[in-house]
Amino acid sequence: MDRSRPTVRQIQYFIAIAETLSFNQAAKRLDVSQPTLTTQIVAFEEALGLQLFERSRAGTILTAVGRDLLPNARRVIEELQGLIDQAASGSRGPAGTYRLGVTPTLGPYLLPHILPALHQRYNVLKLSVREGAPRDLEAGLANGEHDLILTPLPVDDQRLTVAPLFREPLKLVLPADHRLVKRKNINRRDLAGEFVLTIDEHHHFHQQIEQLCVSLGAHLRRDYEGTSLDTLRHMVVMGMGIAFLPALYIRSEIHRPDELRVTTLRGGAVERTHALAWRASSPARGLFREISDVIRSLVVRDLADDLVPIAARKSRSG
Amino acid sequence: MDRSRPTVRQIQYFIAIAETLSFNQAAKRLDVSQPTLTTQIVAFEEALGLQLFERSRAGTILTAVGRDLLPNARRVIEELQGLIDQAASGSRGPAGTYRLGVTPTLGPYLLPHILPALHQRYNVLKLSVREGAPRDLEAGLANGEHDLILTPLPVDDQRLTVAPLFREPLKLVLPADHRLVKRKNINRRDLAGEFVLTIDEHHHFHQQIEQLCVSLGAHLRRDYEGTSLDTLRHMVVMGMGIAFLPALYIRSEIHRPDELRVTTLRGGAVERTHALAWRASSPARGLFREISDVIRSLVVRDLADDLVPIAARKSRSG
DNA sequence: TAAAGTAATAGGTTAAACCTATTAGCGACG
DNA sequence: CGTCGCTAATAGGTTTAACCTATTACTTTA
Repeated sequence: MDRSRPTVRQIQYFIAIAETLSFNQAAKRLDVSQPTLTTQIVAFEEALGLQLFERSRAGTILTAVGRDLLPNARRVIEELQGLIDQAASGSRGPAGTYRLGVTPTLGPYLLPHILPALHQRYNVLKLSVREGAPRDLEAGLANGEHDLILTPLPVDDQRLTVAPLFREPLKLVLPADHRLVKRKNINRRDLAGEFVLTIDEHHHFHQQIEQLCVSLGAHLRRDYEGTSLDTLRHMVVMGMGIAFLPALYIRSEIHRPDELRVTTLRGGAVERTHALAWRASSPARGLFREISDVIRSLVVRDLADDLVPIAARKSRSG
Repeated sequence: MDRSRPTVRQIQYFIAIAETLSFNQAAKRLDVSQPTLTTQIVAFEEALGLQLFERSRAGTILTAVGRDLLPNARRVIEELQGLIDQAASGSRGPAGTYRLGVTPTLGPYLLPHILPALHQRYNVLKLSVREGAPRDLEAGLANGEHDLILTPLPVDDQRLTVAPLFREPLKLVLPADHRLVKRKNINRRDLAGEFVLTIDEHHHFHQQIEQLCVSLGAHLRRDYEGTSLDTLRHMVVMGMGIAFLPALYIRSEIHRPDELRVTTLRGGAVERTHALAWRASSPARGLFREISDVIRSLVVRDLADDLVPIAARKSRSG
């Protein structure tokens, strides 16, 4: 790249002199000495390879090319000022577009309860939300694809700070014609031999259900795996098995008691824990910690029926 | 103005690092050392008051604000590059918008013969034409309002370079019912006692006619002065007097022999001399001299019937 | 002709941009 | 578990260039 590039300073000097048509006046306005302007304009002219001003002992006027270049010079300074302004608004308080990664089994059902309040509290904060499997979220956080992720625990990477938010029960969902539908309470041992549906193995959710089935003595239906919680729900309705679905999903999407029976399994909680995680080195870590607190208090206020809050300040930094 | 303003260099460094996500690679691409980048980016970040990159020993990624600032930074460089490009195209060969001042009694009738050829020869040359009385043209040239003027002689200012172009006869124009219309030749003494019309006194043209009238023994009609050559023509048609009109005007605007009789006065040329003039200090003086030559050759080629060419290299520099 | 203005030049100072060499820390591999 | 190869940061010194004051050369105005 050219080393003799024009300087921002030179462009500003050019504009000031073009406006005052006087090296002396421009020097006063810019608070530099007149010889400085002379040498800088000479350097600028040499860098551009043309003459900007016609100087005489009597005064200074623009050349034709100088006149034509002036608007362009002004645009450069304008863009630079825009950069500075934007930076200034970004340096006081949270700003910037942070990339939030979420699990597809939680994000769509939690974020509608969270984002409005966040937007209200940090009104220059922008979040761009992307879905991804927890494993991908964690990798994406490490390599800068995400700035913040909303993920089920556990998170292993020691370079990440993890702030647990809440526990989410996984509720038992039965088809309307299931043999256990009439039972008031359903215990763990009642599910031995049942066929349990789940989504495909890329999701953390899958592993959890798999382990649950082992402990229940139930069968995981590997031949019919849903690609989303919605397809899973449809499969249950059609009688292909039973399923455990996250409480927030149920709150959001299941409204027809004649189709499905939703209940809680007795004898030991079936649940998953969600956390917010970010790079320990992130300059926005203070903001992210605040966001964790905001989410926790929103959970207590709005979602206590379905979720189990976790007290703040339990987060672990790697 | 802020002295700790960001530097063009810093912005380029910022962009290069953002694109390579590596101080080392960016350093190679920019052909500077890696420590230079480190210190410059630190300075840039301090100037903006925020953090652009998240650095670790493992690598570098953009922060959220850095990501948002990047397009803006690119725009600054883009505008600057535009400035340099425009300057480069302007520095080789004539370019820029030169402001040409012309007399209203010549410009509209000469320029249509001149401008197309000039445009063809110097295709990046742009002329913005303004009319003004010769006195104003001269002053406007001195103070930078014009870069070049097309004016009748004499021009006194010693700081100007004057290139005479051609002599333009002033032809005698009579109304169709004038007593001299039938005469084959009209001599100077035939006009004694005639009423001669002219335009208002701000024009150089006026003085010339005034002197002519004195030498002819004719009367200058001060009570009816036209504001343009066209009104003058109308006044002649209506029988208010006779007039001397520039040959180029007649060539352009007078086509009805039944209305007016146009002839040449015998016994001593009645004419005016036109010249191109510019500031002797103008950086475009070489171009202007070339333009003078172009106009002279066009006069010889296209307008020899009406104008008297003047050989080149007779110009006088003050 | 003097006074007040213009921009350019000379000479020296200061700030900053830059270099090389080194250090501190992370990740991968044997 | 140490080593090698990578990362960016730091240290110390050099060079560049931006800047100042003082002066000069010249023009316009009083």
